[in-house]
Amino acid sequence: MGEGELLKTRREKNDALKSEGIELYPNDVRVNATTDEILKRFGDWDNEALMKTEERFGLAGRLMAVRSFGKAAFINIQDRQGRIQVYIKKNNVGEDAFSLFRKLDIGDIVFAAGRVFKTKTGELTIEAVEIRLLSKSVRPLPEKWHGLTDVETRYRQRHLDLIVNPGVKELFQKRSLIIQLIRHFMQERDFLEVETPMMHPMAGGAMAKPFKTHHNALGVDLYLRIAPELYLKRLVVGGMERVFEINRSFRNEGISTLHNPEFTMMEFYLAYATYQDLMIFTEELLTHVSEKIVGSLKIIYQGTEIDLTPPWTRMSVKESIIKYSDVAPEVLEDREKTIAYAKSLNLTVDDDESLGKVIVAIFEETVEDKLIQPTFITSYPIEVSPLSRKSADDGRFTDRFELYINGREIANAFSELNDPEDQRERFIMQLRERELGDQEAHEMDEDYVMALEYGMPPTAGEGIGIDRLVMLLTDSPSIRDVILFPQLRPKDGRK
RNA sequence: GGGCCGUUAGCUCAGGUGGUAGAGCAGCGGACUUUUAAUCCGUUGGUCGCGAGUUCGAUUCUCGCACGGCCCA
Repeated sequence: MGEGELLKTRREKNDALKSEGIELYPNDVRVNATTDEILKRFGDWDNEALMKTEERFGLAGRLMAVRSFGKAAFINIQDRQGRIQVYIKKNNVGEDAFSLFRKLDIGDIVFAAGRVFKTKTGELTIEAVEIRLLSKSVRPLPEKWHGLTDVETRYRQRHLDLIVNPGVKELFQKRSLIIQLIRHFMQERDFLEVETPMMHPMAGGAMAKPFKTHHNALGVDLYLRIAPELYLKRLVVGGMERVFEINRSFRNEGISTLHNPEFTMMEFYLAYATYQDLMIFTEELLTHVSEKIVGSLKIIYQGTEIDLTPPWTRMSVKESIIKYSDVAPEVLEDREKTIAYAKSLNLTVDDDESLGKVIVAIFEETVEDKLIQPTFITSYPIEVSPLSRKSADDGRFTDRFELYINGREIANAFSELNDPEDQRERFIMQLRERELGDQEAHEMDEDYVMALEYGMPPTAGEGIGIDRLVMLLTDSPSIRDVILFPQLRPKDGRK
């Protein structure tokens, strides 16, 4: 039967129900029980004890399966917690309700009420004395056995995915729990949670391409934020010495198993601390979350064991390149030799490229994907770190780290640059890069520099990619698995 | 952006050296008052992703396009 005919059959059924005076979408039900609650409470009772209970439970949910025999049937009802079996017997519910029940479809939202008992196979079951239709479904659900596996349909129609694939809801419950744990961890350490603008007059706080939009009344172009950083640091100037935000940022880049155009990040700022302190802080935070979510510091991600037991390896960018490539250490001190080495790796680099940028390109090529166990990579070149504090011992590098786990960047942190003069010079340096064609170079933000001129305490700040963290802790291979509605191209191919 | 793979019934999948397709589940009709993918009997259902080309004839071959997946940049 084609889709059209299925829908037609259901509509005819609905007309028949309506003509019998059955309301298809009533809204007067009172639920006093949930599936899991009943299963937990009576799961280990024997039938004799259950028979003595007179308590009547009324619960509602989606009709997921029907096993019917003439004058009786077993059905499964699914609510937010799980599924429970309900026994519908003509003698118990009455002629009218039973004939209505026979017209119900899998997928309908129903109400059932009755006592609990155990079947001869030992399954805790509700013996219904009442069965009602609460909301009619006119479209057939995916098949019960194989479920819905087509990833495109799963992402485009997440409601279906959630109905038929129980693991999906569990995963998003875990995601919610992870965020709760992080939020709680921060609050316990006296951090204040804030919300800063998503629409920025200029895209700052990271090196990335922004989405552009327009405000009609103001008559100005605005950019969806690529990071909340510069606003959060204004708050630190304002005296919010411990501040964090868990929210979306947007980057106008390609989509992959690791990238969604909108993604969730926690950024936090801690005054009177350094990036060194944040390494310990990060170890504490992630081990806390892992223990609560996975129950261990050893997690398995896509078959690879990752051990989160601190302390995690600390290594500078240069040290890591020397470790994982065949380059001679002195080469990385010389711009031209480094460019030549990069070219030998088939990297495309301009002859006038800065040493710092080339070093990072070599790092990405030779090191990144080898950092399986948690590793803090430190001392990023100043050219790629326009908001980070210069290292005291070598001004070509910054007091910054990125945390890598399973070859992926999970966090980025640094001691914040709070010298307004230095910050202005960094922005000017970025403007030159922009003129040379780097679309991701940072823009000049005079307003931000002015905020720094009021004095920002020495501060360390960090951003943690929540989606990637959730992937890691839930063993999910794609970022789309941990985002309810990942970005897809519109089905009709609109450009 | 490039390469490879996929798109067949509502869902999960077969199939076809070119002669307009098949299963299971779901659906529909019937039997059945303790089932667990209930069972049994019967039965409906398809622009084979879209467009063009080759051909007497295309779901199958060729090209283009769309969407998705994986890999690469």
